[in-house]
Amino acid sequence: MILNAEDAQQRALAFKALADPNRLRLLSIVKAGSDGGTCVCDLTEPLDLGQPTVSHHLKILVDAGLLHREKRGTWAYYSLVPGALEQTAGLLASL
Amino acid sequence: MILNAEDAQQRALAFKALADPNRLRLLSIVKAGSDGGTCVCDLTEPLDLGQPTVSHHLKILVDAGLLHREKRGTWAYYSLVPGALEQTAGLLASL
DNA sequence: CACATAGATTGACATGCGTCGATATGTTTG
DNA sequence: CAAACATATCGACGCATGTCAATCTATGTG
Repeated sequence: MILNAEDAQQRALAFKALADPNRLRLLSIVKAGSDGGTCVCDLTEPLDLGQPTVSHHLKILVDAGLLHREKRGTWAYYSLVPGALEQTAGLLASL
Repeated sequence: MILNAEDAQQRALAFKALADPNRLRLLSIVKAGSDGGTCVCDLTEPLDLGQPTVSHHLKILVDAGLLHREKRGTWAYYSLVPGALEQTAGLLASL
């Protein structure tokens, strides 16, 4: 059965979120970080990007369901949504 | 270990190729087709796109190493590169 | 309350990308 | 060779996207 237009559109959104090198690096850093999450301040420096740009990329990853955002006090902690990467990988197998 | 800039760039290229609904549908149609490959004429109609646009998308998929192109006579037959989708899916697990 | 700090949002700009029409290339047929 | 056909390439257009500087929001601290 071939993919219909709506399903294709939705899956493309997931891959669009992964289609940027800096977002892949963000995911990598968050994945390597502690379970409590990684704060934005620890993400800005290694990527050599401005803070607004990092916030922008993080928002895209949260909207795509890949990252979870939790605010504690002044800081925002980002963590991987469990299983989200595996689920996205599964989208390829079921093409 | 966090992803370095070059690796991130290269992986992003793979996901960029998947980040378009019409390209996902092309992959789906080719996957569902016969082993001998699917010709462009069979790809243009179901996507409701012009022939140059389909050729353009196919080129991107070939450049990404996902599709193989074989010309037989006047027709060009496209087929999935064995294991390519699985390998791309694997890029996510190793972030 | 005044101020500092972390992060998000906005607006602007340049670049990239999907699409199309027109054209070029190459192959088959008469 | 000429005509028809399948596919690729080119040029242009509009829209999406990544980035930054400036600003806003909210939380803490004197």
